[in-house]
Amino acid sequence: MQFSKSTDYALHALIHLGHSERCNNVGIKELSGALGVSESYLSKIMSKLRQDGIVRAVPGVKGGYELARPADQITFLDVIQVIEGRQQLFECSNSSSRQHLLLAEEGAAQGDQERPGKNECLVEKVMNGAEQHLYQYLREHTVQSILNEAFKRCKHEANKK
Amino acid sequence: MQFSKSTDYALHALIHLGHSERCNNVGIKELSGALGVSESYLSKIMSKLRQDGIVRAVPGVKGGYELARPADQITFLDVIQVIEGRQQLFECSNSSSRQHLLLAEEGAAQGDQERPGKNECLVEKVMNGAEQHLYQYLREHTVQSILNEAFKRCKHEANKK
DNA sequence: CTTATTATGGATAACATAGGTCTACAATAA
DNA sequence: TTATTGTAGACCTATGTTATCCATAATAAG
Ligand code: SF4
Ligand code: SF4
Repeated sequence: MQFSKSTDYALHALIHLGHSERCNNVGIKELSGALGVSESYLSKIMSKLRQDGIVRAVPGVKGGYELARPADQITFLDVIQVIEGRQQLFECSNSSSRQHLLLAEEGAAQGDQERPGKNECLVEKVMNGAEQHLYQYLREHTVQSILNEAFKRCKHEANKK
Repeated sequence: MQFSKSTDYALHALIHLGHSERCNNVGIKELSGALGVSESYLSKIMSKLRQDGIVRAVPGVKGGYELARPADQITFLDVIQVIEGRQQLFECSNSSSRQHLLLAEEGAAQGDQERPGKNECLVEKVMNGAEQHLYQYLREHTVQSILNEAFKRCKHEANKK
């Protein structure tokens, strides 16, 4: 249960992009150099981000990448879901077992759907709840919020001198 | 980013154990049958749970497994950490990159530890925060709480008849 | 004490995924 | 037109997951 390195790379790349929005396009070479990752691998990750509308890419001389929308509208959750996929944290793998009957069907199957959707499995309910908590937190943090904090630190440092 | 099937099995096994605490020991055969998982594989998972003090095991005739502590003291987090390990959700993999300098060291390295521990990286800060949120939720749900809810459902069903 | 029963730990293997490289190709700004 | 830059796919390797089998150790019942 860990985020993959790709997610790490993607986040850092986006922060770099957000940080240098003045000059419009950032090439893969600059990104690769800044992050210390090979161009070939990083370009794969950037392609994924492009396909999901997080960044725009323009080929050709002086081409490169830029954020497709304002940095405060790119959440950590967005990035993670692009790279890690959108499967849920917990997916039941033995719903045909005897166990299942005790936990999920008890009050639902016989009462011919009095309250539809209420027959959720108890284990899944907990796990989906956990997932939603995690996601909510990740939705509240954006690329911009990282940039802001970095700027604050920098300013604070300058004042001290 | 998904929990493994082993975690799924472990949770279900513990719920089964909690559910049949009357008769002291539950053998691997009964568990395996109830969950629909092979004995050999499930026993590996049970061993792990034993090594971490979640269950007790006794070999020999009429042996088997039982919970090592009350079901309300076995949290989802406990189980998940035993099976999935205790690495953190996010582990930085390129702290020697140029990026790193912008985000983590800015105000910390030069001020010879005025506030120790405050020089945390901004990306990690968000991710560790997310992890803590997730863990807090998982700490609040125990094997017992599942059992309770299952019982409540059952009773509610009986009343309806 | 003997024995049938039960859990344990190691070896092994199929399979999937992550992490990474390379190359031919497409797009485009100069 | 062309040099530059991103795209897409094939390909490879290492690692982790899921799973099985077997020899061994422990123990409760007889
Ligand atoms: S109780 Fe829930 S998690 Fe368990 S087998 Fe049924 S659906 Fe799956
Ligand atoms: S900024 Fe944080 S996540 Fe990024 S390289 Fe430095 S320590 Fe790692």
